[in-house]
Amino acid sequence: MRSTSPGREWMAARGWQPFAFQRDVWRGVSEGRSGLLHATTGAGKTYAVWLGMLDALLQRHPPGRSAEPLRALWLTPMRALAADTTRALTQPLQDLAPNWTIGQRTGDTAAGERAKQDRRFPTVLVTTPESLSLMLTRENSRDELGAVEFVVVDEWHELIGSKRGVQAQLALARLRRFNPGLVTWGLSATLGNLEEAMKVLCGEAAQPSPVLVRGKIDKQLVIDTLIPPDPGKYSWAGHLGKRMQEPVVDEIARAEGTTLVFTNVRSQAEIWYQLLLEARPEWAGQIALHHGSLDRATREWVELGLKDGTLRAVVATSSLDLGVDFLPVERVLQIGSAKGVARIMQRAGRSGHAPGRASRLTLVPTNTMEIIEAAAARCAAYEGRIERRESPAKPLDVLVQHVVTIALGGGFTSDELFDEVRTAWAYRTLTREEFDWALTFCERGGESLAAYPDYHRIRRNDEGVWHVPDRGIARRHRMSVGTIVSDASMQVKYLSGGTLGTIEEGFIARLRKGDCFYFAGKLLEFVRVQEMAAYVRRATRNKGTVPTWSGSKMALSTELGDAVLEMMQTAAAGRYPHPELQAARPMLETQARLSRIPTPLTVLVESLRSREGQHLYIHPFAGRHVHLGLASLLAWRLARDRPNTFSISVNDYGFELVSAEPFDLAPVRDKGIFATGDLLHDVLDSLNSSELAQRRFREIARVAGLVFAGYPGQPKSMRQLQASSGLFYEVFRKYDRGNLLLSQAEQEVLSQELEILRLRSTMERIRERELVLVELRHPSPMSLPLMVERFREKLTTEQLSTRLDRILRDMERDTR
DNA sequence: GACCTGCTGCGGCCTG
Repeated sequence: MRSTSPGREWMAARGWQPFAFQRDVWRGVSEGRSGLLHATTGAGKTYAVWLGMLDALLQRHPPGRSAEPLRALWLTPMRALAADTTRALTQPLQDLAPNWTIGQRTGDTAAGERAKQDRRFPTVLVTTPESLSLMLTRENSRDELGAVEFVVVDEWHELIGSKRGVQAQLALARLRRFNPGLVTWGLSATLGNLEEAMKVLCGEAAQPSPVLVRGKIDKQLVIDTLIPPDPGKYSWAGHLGKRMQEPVVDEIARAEGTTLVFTNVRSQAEIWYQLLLEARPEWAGQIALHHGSLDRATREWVELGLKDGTLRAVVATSSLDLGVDFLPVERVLQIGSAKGVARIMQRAGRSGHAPGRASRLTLVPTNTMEIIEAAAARCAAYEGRIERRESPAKPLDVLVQHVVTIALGGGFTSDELFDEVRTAWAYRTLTREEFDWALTFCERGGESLAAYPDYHRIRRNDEGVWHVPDRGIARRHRMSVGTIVSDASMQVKYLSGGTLGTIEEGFIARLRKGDCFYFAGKLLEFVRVQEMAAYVRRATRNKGTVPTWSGSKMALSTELGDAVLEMMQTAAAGRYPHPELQAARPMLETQARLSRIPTPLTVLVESLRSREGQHLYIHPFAGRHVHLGLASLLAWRLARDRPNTFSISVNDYGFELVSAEPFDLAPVRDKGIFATGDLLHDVLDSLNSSELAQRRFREIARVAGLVFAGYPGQPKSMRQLQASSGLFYEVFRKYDRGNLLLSQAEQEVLSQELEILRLRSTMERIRERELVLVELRHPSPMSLPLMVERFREKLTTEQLSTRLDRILRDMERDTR
């Protein structure tokens, strides 16, 4: 018989003392319990789970001569991590179980290796959620995956909040059906709701009950702020932070090792890369750029440079948030608001990646409010006020995809699959009606698509087993597995050959021949578009624009917003205990003089008359999504009482309403306008909610398999994809009102784009607090940025007649 | 007291 703990001996042989959390994990695993391991850093986490698993597996299946089936899966959210992980896991496996094999399977896996795996899977497989789903589409998936006893999900905090995480939940439910004794472990960074994250991963009904292990590694965290040289004159608005060019350059020059410079968006990364080069041309070749639109080869080159420590600085977006642990990173700078406490800690963790070294993050504010926010962010991070991440609630598009996946992967009977799906956390409240709807939708495309065979994806045979009868459908399904939907973009290529990366079609469409733009850190001249690629050459001129990519809009988190308000309170009380507050003091004092400083106990409402008309400013500090919803709602309610047209402007701290006509402030003063009754109805009416929902629906149509994005190498253009998803949206609205994918689109708009729950609680807070109404004579420091960033967005209450006109026109068009 | 925003991630065929 083998010793009880080869894993521990393996560690001991290397002189490694196990951490307390590693022992906790091993105990849990040996008892056959699932769990979640939360720890801040590196290899300790990986080995804790891996050695425990190996011990348990070797107990059950002592190494012998014969090959083992696939016993363990290791899921990572990134291909690059899969490669690193495989490397890390290999050594212990070879030492402890020489006849076991380990492999990696992602989209990168070479054809030869893939074919080999198809004949026989290795004992341990490192893969992604998407590749796991693909494995579930294989006819004999039960044979191939039925012997899996362990699953580890790395970086679970990255997946839990997204449909990718839901897809992983469904796949895990499937594996548990194959093997009820499956043991699942998650590895997670800091999260505000770890207990819940564990339940989402392990399933609510997990037996024996899962264990949450908190790895306590004393990692010192240092957060400080780069304060502008003349803070009293620092700009009140703006997000680029160009004025911090010299201070940032000085910081980089002073640092011993590599500095990571994080920006929030890709265009800003391009701009900052240029700013650094402009200040220090001699740094060419020593600094680099990294973001999600750059060519993969370029990115890999940069990552290599980071590992080797050969680069002085890298300007990056969240593309470097995850992934490889870059030892030589000395300093991390964050330009502009980090938006959330968890993000701050994540980014700080990129530095000092060695035992005993502190993680240090330096915040670089781009306007005066962000100086205050920096102090608030530090306090919140030190107090561990971390944001929660919630699993999406029963997204039916993901379910529809999964139903087809399982129909392909050996088939299912409805009762069984219903029970199985309900064990996944996201679908724990799924009703039989909803499930049956999804089934029918897969069977014949719902009410409206019955005439189109392409949407008759599954069929029930005489034994009641659902399967996919058509090979073409099967192929297209396998090609569209996954929940990541990206906008169509074009490759950027040199005329002479060589790919630089991708830019969205929209930006390219605005360029004319000869226009110059910065991309991938180079100044390029646009030549022509040909076969879905934009051709460029190096520009000879020296001025260009910077492409902007359209992405989703990050909002300030509740935790960080509250922390900023508390910081304002301190200032309102005349105390300036932080260097940041000192720096912002002139602005705060001006705010106090012209208006009032907002606090957690009050709601500051400012009104101003100008040539433009009447302005109303409210500062709830609830993030831009909530502010947009609230502003639209208020405009709508004000205009309902008296027809009026408002312009709206929002940022993360507050919002502005402007109208040419004066309006009655009484409903604001008496807070009647913040009533939460009928909130849902009013919000939907106040926004162009159907357009928002239609945009959402594009993603849903792709995930649910209604829209096929084209074969690899010949993608369809954005316009084609938009047109087809728009068509489905219209068809469903007209002929299939009960289509649950439509309501899902509306729900997603409400929960994700408007953060309806947060909106409601913000309104309740406003009603509870003392409302301070100030008549401004000049724009205050807090209102000015809103005035500056004014959206063009307008909300009109139409006269009844025009509305009638439009309804009649629509009716005509629809009946044509 | 003028003032540039908009992230990340995966996967895949046809062919004899």
